[in-house]
Amino acid sequence: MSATALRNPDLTRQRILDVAFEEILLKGYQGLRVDQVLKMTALTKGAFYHHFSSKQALGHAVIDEVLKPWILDKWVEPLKQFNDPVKDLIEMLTVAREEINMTELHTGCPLNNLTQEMSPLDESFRVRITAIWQLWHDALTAAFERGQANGLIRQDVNPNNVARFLIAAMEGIIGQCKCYMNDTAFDEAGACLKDYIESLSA
Amino acid sequence: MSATALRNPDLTRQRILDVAFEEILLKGYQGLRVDQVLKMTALTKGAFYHHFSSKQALGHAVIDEVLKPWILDKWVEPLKQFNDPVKDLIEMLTVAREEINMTELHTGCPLNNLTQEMSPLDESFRVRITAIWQLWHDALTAAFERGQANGLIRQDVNPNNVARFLIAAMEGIIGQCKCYMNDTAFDEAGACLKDYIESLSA
DNA sequence: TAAATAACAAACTAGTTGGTCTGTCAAACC
DNA sequence: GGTTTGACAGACCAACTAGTTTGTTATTTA
Repeated sequence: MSATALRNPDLTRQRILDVAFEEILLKGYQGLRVDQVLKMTALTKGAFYHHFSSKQALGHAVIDEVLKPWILDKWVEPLKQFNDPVKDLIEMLTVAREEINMTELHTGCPLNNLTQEMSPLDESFRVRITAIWQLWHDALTAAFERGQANGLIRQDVNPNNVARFLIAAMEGIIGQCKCYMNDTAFDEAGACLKDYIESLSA
Repeated sequence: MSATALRNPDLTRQRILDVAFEEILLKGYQGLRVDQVLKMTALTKGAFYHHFSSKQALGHAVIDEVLKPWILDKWVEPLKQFNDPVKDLIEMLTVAREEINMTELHTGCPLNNLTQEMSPLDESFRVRITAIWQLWHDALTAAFERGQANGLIRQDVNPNNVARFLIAAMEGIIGQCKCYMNDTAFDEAGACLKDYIESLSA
């Protein structure tokens, strides 16, 4: 089975997932239209409902197979290599800030977008989303615990609380930038975030 | 014209606005259904389109006449009385935390909800929303400037940056709580927020 | 008090939306 | 090489949705 075969079900499914992810990122799950996905993939209803039983099933698959791996790969797994949380975290945020462009700033964080929209509306979405946040939180908590063990982080800080606060603050900053169409808000708040992180050093 | 008159156009309009605000808070603007508003107000299409030219016009009116006054009254105006930003801010957050219940924690901040959903989708929404954030930001900045003037706030802090960071952090914390269905996340992150605010004291 | 107008009621419409159904063709299987 | 099955194509449908239109009644105004 070559990649150029007339029929490549795995690729077809992935194309639907990728387009749906982009559409959800921009318009939200409620704003996502099955017809629009078909238009953008040049597929038909037959193809779509062969791969997904419903729009909700597509939403679940986007979370499990696109959003979750993206968050884990970009934000969670790197934390597990952290030994100097303050230095490594600031480095991580610096790199992320350089990579970010205006479009991404305007669309926001896909995980947070979906959280704000769907948590109160659909329990099946909420549980999937919460599990991702928890993985992120646990990895960040562990990083600070290692930092305390090796004496680089103040002993009086609570790793669990700090992890909650930092994730909330980062998402809050990104969220604010969605309406301010320039990135000054990002850098202004970012400067304080950096100060706070540095204040955690032993 | 008594309040019990058969026809009270001002009250009718306000009832539509209030119900629409609650619906948007729960389901978002895209999830808001005109028919649902009519059902909840026991009104008809004729009444609705007499008072509002479109669903979008309703959205604008909800922002201008319900959301904006609510934010200004509860979060912006009080800042103008602040003389000791650290003490007053912590007091303000303590009161807000006591007033908040599980339902509000689950629905999140109406201003932030609308920001995340509508900023990338409708410029007419974005400009209205951004203006509200800016009023909040300006009032908080001014409070810290007064704090520096009277010597209660460290001279090396940037009031503008701190205001951006604090609003982002507060909204981020509330946003996180939307998927975690308990309020421990709120208190855990809140403890760090309190520490940060106190670190601004001269 | 009569005319004008504001404040509705309610049936109707046109376009949209998620989902179904039947059929077709390619690819794996025996 | 014929058969089965998976991977689609595309017409169709019922429910929904914002918005329109026409009519009616209460309220204001001349």
